[in-house]
Amino acid sequence: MGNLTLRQQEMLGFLQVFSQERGFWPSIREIRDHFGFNSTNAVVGHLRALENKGYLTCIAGQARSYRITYQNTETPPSDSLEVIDMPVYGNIPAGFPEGIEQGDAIDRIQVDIRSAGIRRSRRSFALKVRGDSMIDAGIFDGDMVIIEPALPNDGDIVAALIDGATTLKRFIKPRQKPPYLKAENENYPELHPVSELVIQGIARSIVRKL
Amino acid sequence: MGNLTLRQQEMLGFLQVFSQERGFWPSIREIRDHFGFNSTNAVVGHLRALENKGYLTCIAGQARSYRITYQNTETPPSDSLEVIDMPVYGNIPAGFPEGIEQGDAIDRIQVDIRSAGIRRSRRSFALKVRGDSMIDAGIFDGDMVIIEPALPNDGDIVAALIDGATTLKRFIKPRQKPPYLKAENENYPELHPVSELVIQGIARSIVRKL
DNA sequence: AAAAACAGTGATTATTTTATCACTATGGGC
DNA sequence: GCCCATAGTGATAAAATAATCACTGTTTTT
Repeated sequence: MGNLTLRQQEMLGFLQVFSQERGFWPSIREIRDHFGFNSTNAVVGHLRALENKGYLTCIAGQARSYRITYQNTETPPSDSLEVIDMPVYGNIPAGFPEGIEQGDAIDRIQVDIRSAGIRRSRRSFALKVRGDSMIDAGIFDGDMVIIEPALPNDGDIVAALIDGATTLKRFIKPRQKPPYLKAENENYPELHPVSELVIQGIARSIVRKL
Repeated sequence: MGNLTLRQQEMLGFLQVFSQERGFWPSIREIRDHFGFNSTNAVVGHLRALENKGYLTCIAGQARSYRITYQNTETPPSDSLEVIDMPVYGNIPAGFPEGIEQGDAIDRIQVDIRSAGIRRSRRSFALKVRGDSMIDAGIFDGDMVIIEPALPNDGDIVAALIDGATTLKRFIKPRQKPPYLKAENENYPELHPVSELVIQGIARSIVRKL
């Protein structure tokens, strides 16, 4: 399988995108127009090249009938990743983790545990971020943060219960001093615990839908 | 959406199976031969009927270009999300996206399609971000971006091939002007296409492991 | 320096493919 | 009985489309 020139990459990319977008293959004319050629022959040449290099199969004499000879990507997952299903909460009510009704979840999400950086058999869940208090850490309003219930270490981003609402903050544990929470946004003050710190879990990963 | 006759069901089923098996749509002749008709007009009649009933869209005057418009009966059960497995690339080599050797993937990730914001049956993949060119969009070095091959619109974040390497940039398409790429980092210049833009797909979501 | 691969124009031909006309026949419903 | 949707045959026109030939450059490789 030879290497492709830039033009051939473009050609193959266009074929791919077109067919996935529209559901059928482009005709040679449509390819020509897309690239702004004046002759269909320029297209034919590239298709031949792609065919010779083994990236493409054209059915001779038939319109719009190519076939990209890709290596079967659907290889059976070699060591299938373990996927777990988690509820997504808009807010984690007091009393967590016990006593959460199934209906409190606003959604569900499924990710594999390795990508999410969590351990199995923990009661992980996801939290939909509200507000911009962690914006300097790259966590935006609307992001989903996957939370693993665990004891936090210094520097971890945690879901914490403050005034009955769950917020995302960075957990700071200075030596010889009580821990406190810090927002990653210059406009927000540090939160020294007036009474008690209720940490609901450590943020392990972020999923943002663009 | 009217009911289909037996013949029409057979027709629609054949279209679906054929396109799935072969990768392109059958011509009217091929349909005729499959059903053993003696006239192509019999096929045309059925295609019209299917179109009138809203199951099919034919692009007039173009060969082999249909589109099945009805929702696949296998609607994913609402309570179990559909999870797909995607390769993770550090860089998408030439010849994208086909012809990628299995070994080119540096990892795999599994997410449910709704959380990832992608459509089923697209050959989506993930890309490990290198560099800080999208830092102002909240995409950091080391993030995994889930890419769906598609034609970009103005403002989409896309994976683009520049000098043989894949980078993440924002796609800008001004009216009446050629599109260009823009990094989301003040220290980076705009990238006006010197030759041509190879867009490998649209970024749909981000997964960051903390 | 020569050869080979790459990239393309322009024109022409052959074929595939869709579209359309006229016509036959069957069964259901008002 | 009559109308209408369904299901076809057969032929022909119109278009979209692929394939081919001859030729001009450029770049890369030998």
